[in-house]
Amino acid sequence: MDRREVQASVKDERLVEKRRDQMIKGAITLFKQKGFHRTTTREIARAAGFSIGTLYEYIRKKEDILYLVVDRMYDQIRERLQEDLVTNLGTVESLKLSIAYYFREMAEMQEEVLVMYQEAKSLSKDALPYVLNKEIQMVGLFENVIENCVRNGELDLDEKQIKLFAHNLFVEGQMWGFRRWALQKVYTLEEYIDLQLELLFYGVQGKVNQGTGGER
Amino acid sequence: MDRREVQASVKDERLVEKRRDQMIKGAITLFKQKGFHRTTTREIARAAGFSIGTLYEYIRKKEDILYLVVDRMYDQIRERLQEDLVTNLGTVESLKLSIAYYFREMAEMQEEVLVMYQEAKSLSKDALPYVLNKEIQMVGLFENVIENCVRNGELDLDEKQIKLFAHNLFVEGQMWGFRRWALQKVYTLEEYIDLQLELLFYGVQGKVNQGTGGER
Amino acid sequence: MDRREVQASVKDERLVEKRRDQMIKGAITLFKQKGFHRTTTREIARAAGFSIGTLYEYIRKKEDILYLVVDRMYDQIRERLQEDLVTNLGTVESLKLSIAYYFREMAEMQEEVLVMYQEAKSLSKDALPYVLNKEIQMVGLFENVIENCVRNGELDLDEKQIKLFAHNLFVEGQMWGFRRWALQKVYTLEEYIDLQLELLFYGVQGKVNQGTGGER
Amino acid sequence: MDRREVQASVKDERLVEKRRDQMIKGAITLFKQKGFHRTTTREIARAAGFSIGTLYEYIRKKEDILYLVVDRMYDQIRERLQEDLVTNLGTVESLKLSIAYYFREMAEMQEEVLVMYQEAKSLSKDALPYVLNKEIQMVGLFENVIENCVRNGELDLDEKQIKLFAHNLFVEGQMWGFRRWALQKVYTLEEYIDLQLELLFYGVQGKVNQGTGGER
DNA sequence: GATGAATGAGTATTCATTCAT
DNA sequence: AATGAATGAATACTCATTCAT
Repeated sequence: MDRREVQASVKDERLVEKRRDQMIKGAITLFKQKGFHRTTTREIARAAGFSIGTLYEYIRKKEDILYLVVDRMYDQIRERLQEDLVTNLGTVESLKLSIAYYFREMAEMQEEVLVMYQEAKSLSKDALPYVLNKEIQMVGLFENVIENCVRNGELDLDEKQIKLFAHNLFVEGQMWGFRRWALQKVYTLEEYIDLQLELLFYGVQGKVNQGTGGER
Repeated sequence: MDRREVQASVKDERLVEKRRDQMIKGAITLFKQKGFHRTTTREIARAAGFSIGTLYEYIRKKEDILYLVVDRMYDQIRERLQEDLVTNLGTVESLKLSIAYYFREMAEMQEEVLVMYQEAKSLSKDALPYVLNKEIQMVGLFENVIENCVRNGELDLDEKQIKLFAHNLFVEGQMWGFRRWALQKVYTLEEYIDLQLELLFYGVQGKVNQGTGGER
Repeated sequence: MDRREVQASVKDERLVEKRRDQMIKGAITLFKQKGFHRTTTREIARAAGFSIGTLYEYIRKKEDILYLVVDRMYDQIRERLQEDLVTNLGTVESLKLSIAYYFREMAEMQEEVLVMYQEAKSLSKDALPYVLNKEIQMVGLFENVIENCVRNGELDLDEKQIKLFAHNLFVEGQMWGFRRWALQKVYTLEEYIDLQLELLFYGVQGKVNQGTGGER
Repeated sequence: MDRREVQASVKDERLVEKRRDQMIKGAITLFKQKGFHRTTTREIARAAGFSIGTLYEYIRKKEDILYLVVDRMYDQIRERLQEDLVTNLGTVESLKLSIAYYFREMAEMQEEVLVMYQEAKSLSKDALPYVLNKEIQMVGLFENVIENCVRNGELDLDEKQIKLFAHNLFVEGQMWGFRRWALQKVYTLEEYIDLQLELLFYGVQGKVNQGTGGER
């Protein structure tokens, strides 16, 4: 249930991997520029470096390409995220570092994120669950780390607060990309990260309280 | 720079307004179901209650319809928002009420929000700025209210923090819709609002401080 | 159950009739030359005198054209046949005249007959029954006339013999067309008709007996 | 003029024979199911048990397969027919037995017959004569037997009558297959054979005379 | 102003055929 | 001799847009 198979006519597994790599790379470039619907299969084939006939040796329908692309993006993001999160110590300090790391990763992949936000809807009812499942898994990675902090007494949050916190920080990572037209005019990435961390951990009043806790 | 003209062949302003109303209503229903690209102009005409020929008396290109739809959505949201925000007193309590109100409004318009997220990309380079400008204006409404709170000494935030806070709450309002596949399985809307308000105002650590304020 | 509807987007019934007429005429010419599969929809549109887009305003799928063509052919044949058979008096003499008439008609439509024989298989499982039903009705016309002869004491045949006789003469009429590569080299049409009538009515031995009835 | 060569790249005659055997068997199965046009060369290769590359080592074009198939069918039919007809004694009784035998053979091969009727048109102008020639030869086998009967004084027919009689009985044998949708609902095969023999030999009036021979 | 028939560029997909390995 | 990956011409079908009535 974790990965939906996209059928290929070609048998050689290694070749399939290679050709799909070319295909996905070409497709991402194009999807970034013009979106899924405005990109033709021929353009994708050309961008991948082979003919339209060859393209269809490795997929069944155009939508398969979108699925492959989105699938690949998630895998990339998760891979990088996991790599980082395993070293997490379950302290607030370490959590902040991970969040900052994640924010920077997402900033690098902002174009891909945009594609996902805008084109995921075009996936069939069939493929969508697989994709959403991947996103849930990734949020889950953060949930685990936060839970550790709670277990270590560094944070005091119940199950539902943990989940929402994870969702929030997750979306804020993507937000840098999908609202760049607003954010990137005002903040540098590091500014953005600092400010978001502050808001995530202290909110707008917590922060006030922290400094002037006695005044109320 | 506030509104891009969509040219109509028909002169009677009142009629243009009426026909576009029908058109937009039909289009929204269809876009919700199948997205912009999968909806045909004929379908829109039929849903609007007139012929394809008539449709083209009131627009120039299919994209115009998308622009009109998105434009209308923003106007609706802003209208409701403004209506509420004018009564805002510039206190934290009143700000929280406004945010909760906004969250509920966005929950009601979640399908529209989804359409905007997924189809805005399809707007031409020409139309996009107008639309983004509207969103910036709406965020601005919240910025003003927050500024009032700061001016009243209820919050202690600088310009950049205000802006980011406004963006965050704005996105969190939309998030209930565009991440419903995850959130709406776990939270009721009111739960979601309560938890988000907590996180927005106290963060995850500010909250700790609040409860155990004495320990420091 | 007598006629399968082929959906048209155009509403004007008279126009639909007219355009389909053009379409069928063009299609028959092409099908005669190259068969259904080798004929493209564009060729049919061009032969009909309009664009590919217009073609599809009057049908849904390419197969619809084949159905329309075959349907039309049967209607034409039946029309001519019925016109003649109503005047039939129920005598052997009159039956022979009708058969000869039918043979001549089929000779005139031999290309159409060929198309039917070769392309009917290409009709979907959905459309085929309608077409076969038409052929059965046409055979039925002859069955009735033969029955009249039997009732008048001019022929002595039971139900099953009548049916088979009808089928035989029916196929022999088509045979002049679908075996022309053999028959039309040896016989003139009138020769063919005379000889077939002889064989149909007297067989190869009946004829012998007739002349020399006493010898056995 | 009796057999058209289909070029093979492979030299080993025995191998060519073997591979073509596999190919034809596979193709016949497929053509029966979906016709020539709807069957792909890949499917034929797979059904034959080898790769598409190998397939093209033994033919030049897809049409070659059709030719090979039809050629094979005719050979099969003729083989069985010849086997029987050589024993024919030149009497009416023996002729009837042969016809009945032929009818039964054709009933067994009805699917093949159907394929021939429907797909022969797809043969190029180049290959068609060879195929038609085979059919003429087969009709010729019957003509000979009938001629024997005439020579023996068992039948009184001139050249043209013999030829047409042969064609008729030949088509009636195929008819059981190509009109099965009508015939096989009404008659058993044996019934069909009996009735057709009656009609072939006595016609519809000759039969009358036979039964009431004394009345003249 | 309204209609809807006509248009044809555009697009996904298939499949016979080739050819390097 | 056998394989199967690569090719791209071909084709059914769609749909935004126009324009005569």
